[in-house]
Amino acid sequence: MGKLALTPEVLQLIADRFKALAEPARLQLLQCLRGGEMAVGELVEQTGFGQANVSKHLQHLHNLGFVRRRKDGLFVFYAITDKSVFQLCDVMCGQLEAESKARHKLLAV
Amino acid sequence: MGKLALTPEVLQLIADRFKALAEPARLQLLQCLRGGEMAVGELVEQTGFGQANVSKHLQHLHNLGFVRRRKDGLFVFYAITDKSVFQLCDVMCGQLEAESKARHKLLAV
DNA sequence: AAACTACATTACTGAGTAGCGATACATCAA
DNA sequence: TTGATGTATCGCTACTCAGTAATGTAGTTT
Repeated sequence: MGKLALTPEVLQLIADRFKALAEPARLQLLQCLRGGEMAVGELVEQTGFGQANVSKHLQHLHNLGFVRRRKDGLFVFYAITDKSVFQLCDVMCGQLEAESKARHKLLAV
Repeated sequence: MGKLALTPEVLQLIADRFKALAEPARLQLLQCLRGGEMAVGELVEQTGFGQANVSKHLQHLHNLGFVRRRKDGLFVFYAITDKSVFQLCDVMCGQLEAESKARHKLLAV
């Protein structure tokens, strides 16, 4: 791990960040933003979630610094601030695949 | 991202894994296991959490494949199954440091 | 056998939050 | 100004889950 001391406070901060990603809706929003910035309305349309719900999730992601805001007239555009979020998802997917493979092995024997 | 299609079901699985790490207590347990396998009682002693609580958290981590169990007499030893968990924490710490640095910059101006 | 130990499970309570409808706020158009 | 549009916020309900005490279960000792 880095040079950060893992005090209870730091562990709480890390947990908070994991919790922000512990929601399929927010993961889907981040995926939508992968191609570039997008307005709230577009995200609502693309995900099918309610407008209030999307707005609240984006607020949450913004508070933790996962996304940044840009207001342009009536529209508010959100964008990924740090691509390392997707690195996290990659690792998780790797674990999923590994476990899936392990299950197959068990069944094959 | 990997070759996994990000269907709603897969997003849910990923979210579940993030949620398992979205708890300081579980992060602390994983940290304790970093040096090698450990019995439940040792973890209770080292973390100060209640025994039932620790047992439940370990069960949770085990169900998702983050840790493995080994029973020896009266004792049950838990161990990390895949070190990539710590890679996840590393990325998170990196984000924390980056954001902390960004805050300093803002204050300095 | 009984008594003890290490761990798991159950039942419960309190705190947090996702989702939704209604409403407020901000910006633009006429 | 008035009205329309895009986004944020509020109030609420239902649900999830961390933590705890009490009990259950498996293994050991005597």
